[in-house]
Amino acid sequence: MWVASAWQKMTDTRPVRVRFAPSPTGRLHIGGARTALFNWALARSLGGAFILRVEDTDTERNSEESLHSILESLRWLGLDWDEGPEANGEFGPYFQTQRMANYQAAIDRGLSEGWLYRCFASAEEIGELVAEHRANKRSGRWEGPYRDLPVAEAEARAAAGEEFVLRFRVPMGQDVVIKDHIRGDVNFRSDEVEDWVAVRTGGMPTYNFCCAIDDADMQISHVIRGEEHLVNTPKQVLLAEALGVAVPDFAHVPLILGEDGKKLSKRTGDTALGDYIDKGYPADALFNFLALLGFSIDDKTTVFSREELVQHFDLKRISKGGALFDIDKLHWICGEYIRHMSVAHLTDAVLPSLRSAGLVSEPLVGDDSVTDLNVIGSRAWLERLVAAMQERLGLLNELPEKAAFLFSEGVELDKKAAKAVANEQAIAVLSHLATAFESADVFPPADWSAWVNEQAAQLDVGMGKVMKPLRAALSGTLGGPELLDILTLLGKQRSVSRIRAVL
RNA sequence: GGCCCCAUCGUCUAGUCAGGCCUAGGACACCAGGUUUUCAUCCUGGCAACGGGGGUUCGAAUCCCCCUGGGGUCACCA
Repeated sequence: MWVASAWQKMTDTRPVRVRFAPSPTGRLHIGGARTALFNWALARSLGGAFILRVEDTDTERNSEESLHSILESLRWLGLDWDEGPEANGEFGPYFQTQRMANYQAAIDRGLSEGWLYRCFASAEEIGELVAEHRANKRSGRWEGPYRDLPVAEAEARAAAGEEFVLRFRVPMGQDVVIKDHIRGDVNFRSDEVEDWVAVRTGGMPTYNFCCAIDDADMQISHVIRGEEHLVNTPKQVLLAEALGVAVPDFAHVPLILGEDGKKLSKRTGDTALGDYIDKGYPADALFNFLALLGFSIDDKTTVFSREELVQHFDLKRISKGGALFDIDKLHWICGEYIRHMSVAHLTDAVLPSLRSAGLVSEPLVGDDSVTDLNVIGSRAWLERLVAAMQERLGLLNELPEKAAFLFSEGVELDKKAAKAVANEQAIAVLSHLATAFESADVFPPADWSAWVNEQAAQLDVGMGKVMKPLRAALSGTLGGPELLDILTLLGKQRSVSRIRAVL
């Protein structure tokens, strides 16, 4: 039986070659990104090849722009491919529309061997057939009207110019067993598989047709893809069998679910990787999070690098059930990464958002030799700011909003801050501080905490009575970075003038 | 509805293949304390799960069956 031989082919020691096969009809979906990630991880962990193949047989919806953005997204995630667009490879071309010669050879063979036949039914006719079949609630497949049309007659009608598609003649009474690394054996009966369209009207082959042929031609060893493809697999396996080519190993990964528990879709939030790039999630963090969705290294490791994933990756550790996209956890992971980045690295990461918010210039003020923290917008000043804000950041893009008050000349007080400075005691404290700051030799005063303590003692008030109004006047709000950081970043002139502004 | 997949805390999961080490571990979220004279971070503690029913077994989260529940798919899209 073909099944046994197919499994033997799967378990031999051929080189590991996996592929991610997006169709360039939109941006890279979160689920696709994770599928790509798993493919990449398997290739890297086993020393195999990661191949990118563009499934562009839907010429109606393809776009150059989509392709470009998909490639960019993959690169951003750090998933480098060994063969594919913009890379070399001995199994190219890597665009299906450029592989027509291969498909044509298979088509010719299928027609002459009889496992492909011409079907003259319109899409509407077939639609009615399917609807009726489904309404009858019976099991088994629907039968098309042209399956048994004599070849001579079919050829004559085709020659007369009648339009047709090519359907795959699915054999009856056969068991199709799919060997899946995640699910074990999955059984289908060929009687349940309809005679699917292999070649469209006009001659363009379909996904199922190209996919199986390419996987064989490119010597793909493992097909790792989303679970929604599981029911397509018997079609592809049956085709490979008709062609007499090797059937790859399969691994159907569980779906990523939206908050409604259904396949993640635009309904339930952002579904494109690009959305998360734009929002300021660090690439390493998103990579980590995606890997965690349906995969685990062990019982307690949650934060890990690409290298660690590669080191521990194993298809057997991919879970079977769908996973809800947990935005809270993503957020937390991002915070983890941001907090653990070096200040220099984080500064680089945050620069684009500061630029687009118009807070820093391009190039930066001064050059790298500027170490004077009074030079606002310099690299040194920015790094100081980033260090002060680091543990308060959830996303890269939050910085402009949270740190805007450090860039401006003055500041507007929010409600609570306004209240904190609007009493006699606060006014007295602040005017004392303004004077003290002005006469200080160094700014901020050396040994800051001792200095503040002394001021509080002189004023005969508690520390809270000093810190709170000062913070309010300086930052316009009651939260935020440490006062010493604010003073440092603001500098003497701005600090004093902000205090004077509320007196 | 047919076919296929799945089923451990609210969420992501470990444990299931080789049944006892599981009075089920970790993480997120949440709650309560503590550190930080703000916020955030950090630390400590707490809450919280094997969907149900039958088997098999000395013993089942782990094996088998049924039920229930959820999901996927049923295009000349991929």
